[in-house]
Amino acid sequence: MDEPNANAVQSARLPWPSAGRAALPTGTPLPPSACKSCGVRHFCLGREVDELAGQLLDRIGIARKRVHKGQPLYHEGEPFSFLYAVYIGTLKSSLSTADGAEHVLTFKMPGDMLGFDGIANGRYATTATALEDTEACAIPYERLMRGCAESVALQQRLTQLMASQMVRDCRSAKLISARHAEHRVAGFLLQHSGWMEERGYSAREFELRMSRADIGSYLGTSLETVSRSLSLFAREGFIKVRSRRVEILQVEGLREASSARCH
Amino acid sequence: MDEPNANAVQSARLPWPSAGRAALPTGTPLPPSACKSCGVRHFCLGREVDELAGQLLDRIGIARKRVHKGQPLYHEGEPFSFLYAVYIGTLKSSLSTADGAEHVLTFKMPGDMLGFDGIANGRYATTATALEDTEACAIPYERLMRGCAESVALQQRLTQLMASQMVRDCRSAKLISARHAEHRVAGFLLQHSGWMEERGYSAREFELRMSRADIGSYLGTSLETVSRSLSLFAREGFIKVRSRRVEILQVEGLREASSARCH
DNA sequence: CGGGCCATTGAAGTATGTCAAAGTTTGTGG
DNA sequence: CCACAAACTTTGACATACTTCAATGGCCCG
Repeated sequence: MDEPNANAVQSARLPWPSAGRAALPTGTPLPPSACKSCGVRHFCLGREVDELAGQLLDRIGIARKRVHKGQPLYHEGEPFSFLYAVYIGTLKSSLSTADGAEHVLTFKMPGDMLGFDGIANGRYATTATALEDTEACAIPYERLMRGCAESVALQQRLTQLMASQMVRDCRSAKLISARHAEHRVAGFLLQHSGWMEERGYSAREFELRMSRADIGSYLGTSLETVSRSLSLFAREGFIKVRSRRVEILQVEGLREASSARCH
Repeated sequence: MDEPNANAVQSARLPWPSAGRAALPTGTPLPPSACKSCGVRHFCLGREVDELAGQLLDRIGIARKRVHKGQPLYHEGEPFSFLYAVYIGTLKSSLSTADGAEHVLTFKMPGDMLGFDGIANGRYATTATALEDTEACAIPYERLMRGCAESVALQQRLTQLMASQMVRDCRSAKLISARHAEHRVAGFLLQHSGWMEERGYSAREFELRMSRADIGSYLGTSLETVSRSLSLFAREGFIKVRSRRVEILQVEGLREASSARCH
């Protein structure tokens, strides 16, 4: 492991020793107080934490890591050391199936945290792959835990973030279990639109970063069915599609399509 | 919620005041050290925690709550105060859908913890309903947090439990996204068999506590398809089914059926 | 400019949802 | 403890939705 970051990152206060290998992440160390003014802190650890927790975030030694499109941020089975927070870009998290294929579990956008699954057994249970050139903050877990031991606020924020992810996973599970593929695709568009809006982008018009195959895998249907559903919604005038560019024309139409119990 | 965070350091050993309403659960209080010798502690908070954490568990004021078959343990939208740990029995957790129906998200068995989703917004995001007469330990969250502030071991155990649930949710999501209902039903049987085995019951023969409709909702298919798949597996000699009683005769058959890419 | 990846669309056979009815099990009250 | 009602399960039939295979065309990157 390379270690030259150590001096730069650790601030004035009692620096923690970087115990063992990989205690500090590789990549560009964050400048002090970076979390406090981060554009996506609202979704991340840095939200509304008190003075102490803010200082701890600086001492933890978070580093920004770049991942090129198609490259993994971490891989299923790999030893777990870091949680990640997406700073810019998009990733998919996936699980490999018995027959060697890949199953997409979820998509991660700026502000989302990922890697929690690694806490359970000390190894990542999933693979995270960049869907476009992406930057993520690597948060060394051991050191984060030491910070949590010193700050109740930080600890509670972490717990709350994990719980928030669980809530979103619940919604996702509901979406995926819709009976008809058409409902799932409509639901996916609405979900994505909501994610964009939460992050300050347009809810009406956006570029999907994932392939039809990824969407199909996520929704438990074939890529052809995804494509056909999109074409159908376009024909009905609910959306406009051109490859990955989507424009929503009638949210209500999609909403009905996502839950219609019709015939 | 009620009381501004009474900042840690409540000079150890004495019982915490029960701040505000509902700080302590109703139900039968656990005797001291109950967690330490609990039959399902391996899955729960009480596993391998140190002496201090053990004492904290006693001070937190956990109470055993009984829920009759069909009754809710908590309900979507209800204010969150307690995490629960299943002591005996089975529950389903569900989300209500736009059209007033119910979507089953997961099943909870002895040792499983539930209610984490309430941490995110201070309200439960799901409903938990007993599938048979059930007993669960109600863990007051505010007080648990105070315990976590005093014991890093307890805090880390909680974090690990949440992470474990996330890992299981991932597997569940993969199962639910299988293309063919038959794969999903086979996967469900294997999953259930595994859950039984983990808990020391027979992996080969068990009684399902949930209805075909619940299974269908969970798997995103109709109850008729669940029934037909089970009948099919029985005809192929993989299992024996009589109403909710299931005996597994050929695990390998099921395993193939759960992931077969055949025609 | 060409090659590879991705998206769209068609056709055909299969899987699944829905409706319907009959058979079981479970729970309740006499 | 029995009888009856309600809830649940199984099975059939049919229309529809979906997967798969296949072919075509568009788009992006080097």
